Amino acid sequence: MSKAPRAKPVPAAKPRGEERRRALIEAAFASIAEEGFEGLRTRDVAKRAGMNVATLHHYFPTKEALVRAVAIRLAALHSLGRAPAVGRDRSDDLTAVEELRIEFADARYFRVERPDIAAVWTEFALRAARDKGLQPVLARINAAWQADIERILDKGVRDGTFRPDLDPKAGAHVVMATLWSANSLLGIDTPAFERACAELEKWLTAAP
Amino acid sequence: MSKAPRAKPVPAAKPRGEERRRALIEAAFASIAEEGFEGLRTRDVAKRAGMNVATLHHYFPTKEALVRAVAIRLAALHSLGRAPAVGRDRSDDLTAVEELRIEFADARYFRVERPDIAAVWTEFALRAARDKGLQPVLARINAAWQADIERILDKGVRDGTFRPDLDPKAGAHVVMATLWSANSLLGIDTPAFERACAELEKWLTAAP
Amino acid sequence: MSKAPRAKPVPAAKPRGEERRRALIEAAFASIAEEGFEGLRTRDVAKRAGMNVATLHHYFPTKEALVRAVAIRLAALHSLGRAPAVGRDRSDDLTAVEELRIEFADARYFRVERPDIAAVWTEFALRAARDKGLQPVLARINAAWQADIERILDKGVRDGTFRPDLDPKAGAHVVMATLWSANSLLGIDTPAFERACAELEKWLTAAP
Amino acid sequence: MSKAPRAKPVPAAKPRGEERRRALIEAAFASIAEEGFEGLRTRDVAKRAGMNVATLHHYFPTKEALVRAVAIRLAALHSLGRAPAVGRDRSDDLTAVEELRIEFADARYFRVERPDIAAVWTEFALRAARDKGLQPVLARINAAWQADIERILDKGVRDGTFRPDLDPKAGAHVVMATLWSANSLLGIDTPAFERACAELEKWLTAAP
DNA sequence: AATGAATGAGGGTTCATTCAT
DNA sequence: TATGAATGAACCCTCATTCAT
Repeated sequence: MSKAPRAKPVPAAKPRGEERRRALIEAAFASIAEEGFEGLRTRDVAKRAGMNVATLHHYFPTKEALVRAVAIRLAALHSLGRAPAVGRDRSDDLTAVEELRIEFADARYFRVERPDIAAVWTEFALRAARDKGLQPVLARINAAWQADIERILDKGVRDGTFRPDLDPKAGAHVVMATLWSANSLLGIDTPAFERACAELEKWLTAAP
Repeated sequence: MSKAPRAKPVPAAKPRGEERRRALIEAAFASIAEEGFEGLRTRDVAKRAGMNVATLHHYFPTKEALVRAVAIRLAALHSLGRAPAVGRDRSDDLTAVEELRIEFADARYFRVERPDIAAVWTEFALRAARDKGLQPVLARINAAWQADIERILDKGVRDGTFRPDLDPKAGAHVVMATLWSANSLLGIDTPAFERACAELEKWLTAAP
Repeated sequence: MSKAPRAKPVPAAKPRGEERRRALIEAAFASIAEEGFEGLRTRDVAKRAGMNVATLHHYFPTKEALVRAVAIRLAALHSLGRAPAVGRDRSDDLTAVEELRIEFADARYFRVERPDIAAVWTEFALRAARDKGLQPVLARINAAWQADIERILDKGVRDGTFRPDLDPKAGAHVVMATLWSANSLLGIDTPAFERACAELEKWLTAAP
Repeated sequence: MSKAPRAKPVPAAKPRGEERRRALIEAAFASIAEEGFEGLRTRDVAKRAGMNVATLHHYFPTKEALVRAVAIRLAALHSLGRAPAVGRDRSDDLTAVEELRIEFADARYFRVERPDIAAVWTEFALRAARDKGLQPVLARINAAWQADIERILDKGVRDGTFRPDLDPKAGAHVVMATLWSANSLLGIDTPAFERACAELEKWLTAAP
């Protein structure tokens, strides 16, 4: 407005504190990805985020609280990763097979580009078994994913692309399990994963 | 009986020390199953095995060594669990579908009877990502399992039970992934797991 | 009223800052009464006074300074508590026994109505043993109190109310000790305290 | 038994561990006496006792537990201090006045020789107001003391040494309060304390 | 072979105080 | 004047590991 330049920029949508909060969550996320929960140290996280441990506790009263925040972030990252084409309604103008392949691509993306997300996800999945407070967040991720795949299978059955005797719910489990296996717990390598996806598609589309 | 009193009984096949080693491994196994690696404490393990922490270190110089021993034990338990009918050659007199169903039954067995094995397995699978020394053991378990399933699928294709266009290697991955999903990381419940197995069988047996 | 708007109202006798200082002292006083010095936290005091910790440090550069101010306040409260009949000269128109009973009543008042003052007093008395800077304030309280009681005893001796062989200085110590015991460190209960006062009066007034 | 001299002495009544426990309690006691509860640091206590903090926790699971042990020790020290003539029954062959003077001497002893005990006692008395678990120990000390003094006064009344109208219970309170005042909270000095004791004796023995 | 005792190296959390705004 | 943010310095407690016996 005035011609005298303002030293301070227009106050950003993200105030300073929010930025550091985010930095801490990101640092904790990376730490969990690299060292697992076993190796998660508040001091390390703080240093990674460029601040003092006490500052960490200024933003998160307890380590537990930080972990919870990371869980939320994980859920967000997962949604983002599975919907890279923002602004487009995925289900409308695509065939079931196309959508299925997008799922494959998403899994590939996580595997190749963001193995950290997969690692953190697995850590949380394992921890949720003992930390009941974490279960809702994890369950929500799984439920959303499963619903999406189920919808795809259902659509494929309706329009004749997939085998008519397909049970969408059971089939979704098999598909999810296979995609999840990309997260390397079973030590699967990339070409093997690709072949598994192809095989899966073959089974789904084949007429009985 | 004899008048010369023998302080020690006839040395058993298992000497005393071996017994205590085993007790420690078992205790550590149970501890990991219940609390995860995060909650694994040498003192707890020792107490569980009915001895002092120092004694634990007498048998295992380091916590790491104990964990390695548990990994070996895990592999043994897994083989045992998947071959409950000892003394019989599984592959000889059974059809491919029958063998496949045995695999399903094995997974069911782990899920229902020995959830601890599944839990420990998952813990190790996750840890192997960071502990390279653990990878060979885990890889061996997976390789053995995969080979078995691959053989079953291959047999089914040869004798016409399974679809002729089945890729045994890729198919084995899908089957393994589905069975592994029983280990609850995806939060699958028992009926859903059963339906997934049935669906899998349907896909494998159907003619293209 | 005037067209030149005054942002600030007419400066009150107590300026704003003095008010907040007082609020902080009051809050610290209450905090010490409830939690003792062990539980005294600057953050709690500030919150209690309705402001930020940093603001506390604006008024009191250090926690120690705040504590000193509370000591001053304690001395003032003690004087007030022992002279509820303001504007009257206590010693003029009262007999020694009447004055003694007022002392008893004062002790009773502190015990029943203001146990917080007694608690804080005790805390400071204890702390003064280690904090030399506190000793003058505490000593002044005691000296004033002792002088008053001594005067009373002396008057009683002179006018024949109290026993003629009474040593006012030594007697004052006994009286003070008994009254101080109301501050519950010895776990004395109210009826016991009353009986002790009565006994004391009996001893003082009896002829040898 | 054998003529070959034993390197190790006869195992002492106090095993090694008990010795260190005691050392820790003693160190904590001294620390409280010097710095108060406010300044009580586990590291300092451990260093004072010549060991590591972790060793302290080997003997006392928590700081609280150590404090409790110090309370027990305080009670023992108090009994000991008040009964220096071991092996003699104090009440039998002494007159009431003689016994009263022993009480005075005890108070003098604590004041002069063991001011630390008085300091710690006061610290605990103050802390007991907030730590209910401490109250029984403190109450027991007080009750035992009070009972003893009450007995002395009662005996004096019976044998005519003390004034016949003396109320032993109320009188005991006054005596205890006076003796307790030796613990310097009121800033009394030694000669003043002596005079107060003498005065007290005068009041007790005088005929009404 | 077995253990009670001992410890160094942290680990999470707290707190009085400072600083930029 | 007032405060949110930031931090160094502890503090209590834990744990794998070592050692003397």
